[in-house]
Formats: sequence, structure tokens, C-alpha cells
Amino acid sequence: MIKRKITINDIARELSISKTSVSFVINGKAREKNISTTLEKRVLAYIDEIGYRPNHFAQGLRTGKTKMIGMLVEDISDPFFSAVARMMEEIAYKKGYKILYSSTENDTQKAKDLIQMYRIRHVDGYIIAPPPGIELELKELTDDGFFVLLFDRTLPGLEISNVVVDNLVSSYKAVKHLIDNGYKNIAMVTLLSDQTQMLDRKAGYVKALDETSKPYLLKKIAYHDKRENCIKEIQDFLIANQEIDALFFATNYLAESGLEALKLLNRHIPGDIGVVVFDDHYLFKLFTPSITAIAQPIKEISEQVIHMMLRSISDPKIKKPVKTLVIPTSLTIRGSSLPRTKINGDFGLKD
Amino acid sequence: MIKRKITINDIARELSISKTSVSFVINGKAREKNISTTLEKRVLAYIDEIGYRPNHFAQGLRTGKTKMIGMLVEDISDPFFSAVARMMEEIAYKKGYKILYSSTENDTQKAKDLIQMYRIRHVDGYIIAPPPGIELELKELTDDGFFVLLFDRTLPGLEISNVVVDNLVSSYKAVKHLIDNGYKNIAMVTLLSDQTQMLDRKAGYVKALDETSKPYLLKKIAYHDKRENCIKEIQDFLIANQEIDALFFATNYLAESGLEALKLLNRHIPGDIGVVVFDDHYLFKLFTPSITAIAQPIKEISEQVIHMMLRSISDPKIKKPVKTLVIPTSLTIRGSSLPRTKINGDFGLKD
DNA sequence: CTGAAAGCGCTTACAG
DNA sequence: CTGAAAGCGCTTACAG
Repeated sequence: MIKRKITINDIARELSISKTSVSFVINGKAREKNISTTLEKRVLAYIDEIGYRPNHFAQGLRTGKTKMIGMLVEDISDPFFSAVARMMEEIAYKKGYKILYSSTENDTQKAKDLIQMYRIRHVDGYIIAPPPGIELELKELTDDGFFVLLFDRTLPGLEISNVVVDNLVSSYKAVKHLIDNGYKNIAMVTLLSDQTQMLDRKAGYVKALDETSKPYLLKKIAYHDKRENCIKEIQDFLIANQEIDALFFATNYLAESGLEALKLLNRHIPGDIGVVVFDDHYLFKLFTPSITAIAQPIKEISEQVIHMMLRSISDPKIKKPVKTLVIPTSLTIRGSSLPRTKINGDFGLKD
Repeated sequence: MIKRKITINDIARELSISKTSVSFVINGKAREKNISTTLEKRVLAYIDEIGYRPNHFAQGLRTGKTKMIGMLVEDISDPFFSAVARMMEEIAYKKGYKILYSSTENDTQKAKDLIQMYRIRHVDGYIIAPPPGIELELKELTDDGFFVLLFDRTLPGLEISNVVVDNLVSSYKAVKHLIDNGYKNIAMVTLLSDQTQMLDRKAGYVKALDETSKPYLLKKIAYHDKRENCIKEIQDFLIANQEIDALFFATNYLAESGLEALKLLNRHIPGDIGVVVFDDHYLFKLFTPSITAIAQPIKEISEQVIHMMLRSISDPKIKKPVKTLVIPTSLTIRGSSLPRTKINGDFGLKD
């Protein structure tokens, strides 16, 4: 009843042929190796009948390939990363690949450890949203012939392909949108981080403000800061800078803390303070007021990344040129960034 | 420079000992096999120096173990499942295990395919939030000696351990809370599904209503229904049943559609309709009003599941008894379910 | 067109 | 205390 441990040898014996022929058929090399169509069909039929599953280890030991791709993200429970992971998994699965995910928590050492673990498991390729400080490890990977693809951000000075969104332009447009809607003192809440995506997002903010006569109002928060501290810091920032009439959040989770800070301070959105967030969230449209956000095209990012990866893995000979793919975002305008004039017209009474 | 493909043989040759001894040391069997401490240290030091990584395939081929656990959830981008996955990954990683996740989308065939894929990859154990209809496959897995653990829900008639929350009591308390707060016509929006967690959640609602003289008001929605349809159906339901003054949502994502439906119909929460959701979300407290929700203890669920799994894997001889672990939840009371009297007092003016 | 054989890198029973 | 050897299940160069 229990059909375990059927090997290629069993099949060969049963069909009275050599296991070489069986292997050729299994690997679709029947034609190439001049196996007769009759034999091929007989093998295929038998395999199907007994439900043969090739041993992954034996295959891996011989070929060195696992059909597994290692993926490192900041946090797999973050809505952006989990959506990307889900999408990539789906595409990869159809091509017979399995994606392994892990969360680095933006921690250099943890990322290094995880890369080691993936090496031990012999993944065929690496998709990484890198924390700072892993340049050497990445260099080692590519030197050893593995295909590595960065996404969401990149590490300067590395010859590694990457897929990112247009962070600078996206931020610029978002802040410009606030300016156009009459907000005068726009602050940005961002991470205390030199990662490329953060620098670009800040650069977009700076560029937009440079077109006005207003000074930058920047609040930087450490990634590992506890939620309560984060809320507290934003509150203090808002209290110390009473002139602020709009906040631009560099990430989803900063916005969470920021929105909570605003709630605690009893500041009304957008009456007291306009809000725009980098990275949309499916619940933002249900907020009161709904939250304006920069939407990253999750589907396109995922498709591009996974296709680049699979293409490179399947043609290991052809050295693909290092490529940077920049994908545009879109600004989803909602209630939290209404024109100030309109606010005064519509809601002015209640203040 | 590039240190690839160092094998146990290279080490043996380099140190002029047999590879058996090397293997014993690597696997921590030095003591047991009477390897001298001197030799052990020498091997360990050398391994460390050259950065030896054992070949996972060769190990797997010999031992049949992979230190990988296959996990099947409904949707890895769902906030509950991604939080659980993240937590489990962390615990497992510390014990040297890697968790592979996949999303079944509650689809029977997809789940079967994924189980096949995990079998091919020889995962050591299975953690599954099962869709309906995979009883046979699960039975086959356990018959073949694999350890399987269900969570979030279970499949009746199977002799498989599982970890679930106390769905019935949680729902009962949530609905009771609405009743106690003066809501008179409480409807439940749930899935068109016979899965155990859904049946229990419904049973809790029914039990609470049975203590009143009110009829059940149930709206069932198909899992794969498109978002827009779902919203539309809830709208129609609310229009057809004008007496409804509170909604109890059986899941997070149903609540999303429901909240959108309420917004579109311009029904105020909790003034027109009270709301309670099964499954908390970190943004619910930032809604206006904040949303009352049943919080599943993600940390406890994850720990229990992964510990049960690791214990069973590491002691395969000891047949663990089939065990059902029921974990209590907590009701986080927020603004969306305020007492009706209080609403009339505080907010009555605006209606 | 087909098959015998080597070898991937490990683990472990067995002999000494 | 230590080592030679078999074998896990596959792939593929090579011989016929």
C-alpha cells in the first residue's frame, strides 16, 4: 500500500531496461539521447502509475542544483514584503522553483548568518533586500558563481543587478503634491539610515522643498527603536515644531507610529496636519480620513525580479550584464492631503 | 581565494586521519565514539579555519533528514499568517531548522500539489492550516511516518495533533459584549465554509444569540469571491436588513470589505452600527473609531506549534499521543462597540 | 539505440 | 581508539 522509496533502479528492473534510459526519459532527454518513443512512453506510463518521485538529494548531489531560491527581506510580516513574497512564490512555483524566505530585521549579522544557511542548503540564487554591511558576503557569492539580485534598495559599489522603485521621483511628487495643495511647513519622518532607498526618498523631499523657500524639517528614527519610543519621538518632534502642517512618512511602519502620535496629540488630519505615506496599505482607504500614499507596484516588482532571476539561473553560461531596473510608482491621493483651501471651506467650522 | 567544495575527504587528507573521524567530530559524536579530545580539537580548529560547510545533499541522501519544515497557510500575505510565520521562523532558526512556507489560497488541489512538492524536498515535518478535502493526503503523510501538525483549524476524523484558538468561546464573548452594550440586532458576516474554525465561530454567535430572543442574521460569503462582490454583497445585506445595528466579522479580510461597505453606505460606527472583528490588526486601533477585535495570541500559537513540531521530529521513536491544544484569545475592546447608551449621550447630537 | 560504471559527499556498521 | 568500505539515489561520459 505504502509506496515509498521507489528508485530509478526499481523502475529499471521492473521494465527490464537500464537506469540510464530511465533517467534520460525522466529528464526529458529522450529525444536528444535517441530513446525510442515506444520506450519513452512505457517509462512515462509506469512512472505515472507507481507515482515515482525522484530523490531530491541524489539529484542535488549530482547536479548541484536545488530549484530553490533564497530570499532575504527585512521583515516577512511587513505588508509590502509579504505581498511581494507571495507574488514571487506564485510565479516561481509555476516554473518548478521554491522560494525560501527569511527576515533579516535589517540586521547585518543576521543577514550574514542567513546567507550562510542558504549556502549550506545550496539555493540556486539569491534575492535580497540588503541591510547595510553585507557587501563582502554578496561579493563572495557572485565570485563563487551564484546569481544575486538585489531589490527594494541597493548597496553602492557592488556590481550586482537590482530592481528598485523610483524613490526620488516618487517622494518628490508626493511632497510636491502637498506643496501644491497649500501645505506650508512639510516635515519628513524617516529612518536613521543610509540605505539607498532612504537616501533617495529624502532626496526627493529635499528637491521638492528646494523649490520653495522653506527649511527642511527632518525627523530621523532608528529602525530598531521600540514602537512606544517611536511614537514618543514623533510627538516630541511635533510639539517642538508647532509650525508643521504636513507630514511625509518614509515608510509604512513609521506612518503607523506617526498616525498614533497624531491621535494622541489630538491633531486632526488633514485639518491640522496633512499626511502622505510612502508605501500604500490596503486599510489606508478605510481610515477617516483615508490616507494618501505612494503605491509601489507589487506585481510588477515581483514579476521583474523573479523573471530576471529565473532567466539567469537557467542560462548560467550567458553572463548577464549588471542591470538596474527602476520602476515607477503611483501616488494614490486620498483625504489626508486635501487642499488646505478646501479644508477651510469644508471643515473650517469645527476648529 | 575561493573556498568552495571543501569536502570531508580534503579535511581527512589534510589532517592525515580518516574521514570517519572527521564525520564523528562534525556530528558531535566524538565523545560517544571515543575520539581523543586532542584530535577533536584539532579537527574543529581546522574546520573553523577553512570555513568548511557540510554538503546538505550528501547528508540528506544518507540520513533522509533535511532540517526543513514545510508549512502551508491560507495566504502568507495575510497579517495573521505572516506574523505567525515570522515568529515560527525565528524559533526554528535558533534550533537549526528552516521553515518553508506556501500559500494554499484555501484551494484543495493547490494544497495537494504543495504537499507533493514538500515530499520531493523531503521536509522533516508538516505544519498545516488545512483547506478542506486533503484528509487522504494527510493520512498518507502520517502513515508514511511524517509528523504532521494542524493549526488554526482542524479536519474532523483525522488522528492528527492540532493547535487552535478557542473559536467558540471567543466568538461567544465578542457577541455577548455587543449584547451587553445594548446592541439589539447583531448580524454575523462569515465565510461560506464548513471549516472547523468557521463553524466554531458561528456556533459562538449562535450561542450568544440563543440567550436573547433575537433571530440569527447570517451573511455567508465565498472565500474566492472578489473584493468588489464581497463589498456589494455586504451592502445588499445591510440594505435588506435595515434593523441590523451591529456586525460581527468572522475574519480580518471580511472586515475589510465590511468596513468599506459601511463607508460606502455612509453608516456611522458605532452610532449606526457597532462592529467587532475576529482577528486583530495593528492598524485597527488607529481607525476612527478604533475597531474592537478578538486578538489571537500569535506568539503563544507559534511557540506551541513549533515546539510540538521540533519535539516530535527530534524523538521520532517516541510516538507522541495525538493532542489538541486549545488556546484562549482576548477581546480588545475599542470604540467600534461602545455602549449604545453612551453613544446616544456622547454622539447623539450629530444624527 | 542502450547499458555498465563512476562518482557526487556524506554516515555508520563493522573490523581491527 | 581509528580506518576501510559500503551505500544512500541519482546523472552522465563513455563504450559498444
